[in-house]
Amino acid sequence: MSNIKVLPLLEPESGPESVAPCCPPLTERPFTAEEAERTARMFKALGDPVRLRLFSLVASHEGGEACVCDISDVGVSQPTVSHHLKKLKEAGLLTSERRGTWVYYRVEPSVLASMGRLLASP
Amino acid sequence: MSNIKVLPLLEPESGPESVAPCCPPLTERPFTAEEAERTARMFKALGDPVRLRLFSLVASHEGGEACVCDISDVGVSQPTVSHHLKKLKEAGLLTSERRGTWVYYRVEPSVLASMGRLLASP
DNA sequence: CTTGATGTTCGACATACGTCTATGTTGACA
DNA sequence: TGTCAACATAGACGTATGTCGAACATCAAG
Repeated sequence: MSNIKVLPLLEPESGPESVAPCCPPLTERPFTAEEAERTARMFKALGDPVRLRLFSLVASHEGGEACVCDISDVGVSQPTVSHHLKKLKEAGLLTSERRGTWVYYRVEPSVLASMGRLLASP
Repeated sequence: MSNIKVLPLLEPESGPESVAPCCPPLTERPFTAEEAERTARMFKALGDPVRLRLFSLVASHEGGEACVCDISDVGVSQPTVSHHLKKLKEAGLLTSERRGTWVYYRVEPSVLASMGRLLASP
């Protein structure tokens, strides 16, 4: 269960330049039902204030990754933090790795670029 | 009730170049609780497949606006469409205007740019 | 004014979601 | 092996959300 396959925004290992994003910009043409289904999952994952703080915290952290022990001031209990991090993982926005006692989360690098493309203005 | 004040992404009428977006890029620093609260509202609004299709449909439509009569193929009933369009309005993503018999929706122009900035890569 | 078309609002309902406390699981270290 | 710390999972609970059909509001045209 270490590979997230929920949201294949990019073809995995397709090379750094042959980016194949999930969907065209929102303004290019009406989304199909399937495109909307996949893309909405990302937006939904970021649609909760706590998750958005967690994501921002990980994304802005030194080295692009953060340990759960670093984040205890988001206003919710530790199990709730864990629950939200899991949601972000399921949406394909974060990955996690255990190193010794601690678990480190980092942002899936392709995601930010892909989401940015969705909102890109022509 | 014609002015949406829910999500002041930009200072209203602050001029075309003095853009004052709500929040820094997600990767710049951890979001505060208030920033997360405001920004999550946008993502949440786009976090539903039907709403995402509606938004994409309006955003990509001829002239940047679309009549409700044009959108009947999203798989839900017409009252549900109306309900979702209202949600998008409340999130500050769309505006509506009645012209005669029909109601036209258009995307709030500053929103796409602001959201793009949130996800911009350095 | 009446009729028909276009949207919106209103209840009602099932489901999903966010949160908590309590309990597991995993690894480090005596 | 036993114990502690870090994190995850399970179950429960209240609230929010998406959906529908029915009723309402608004406008154009007879």
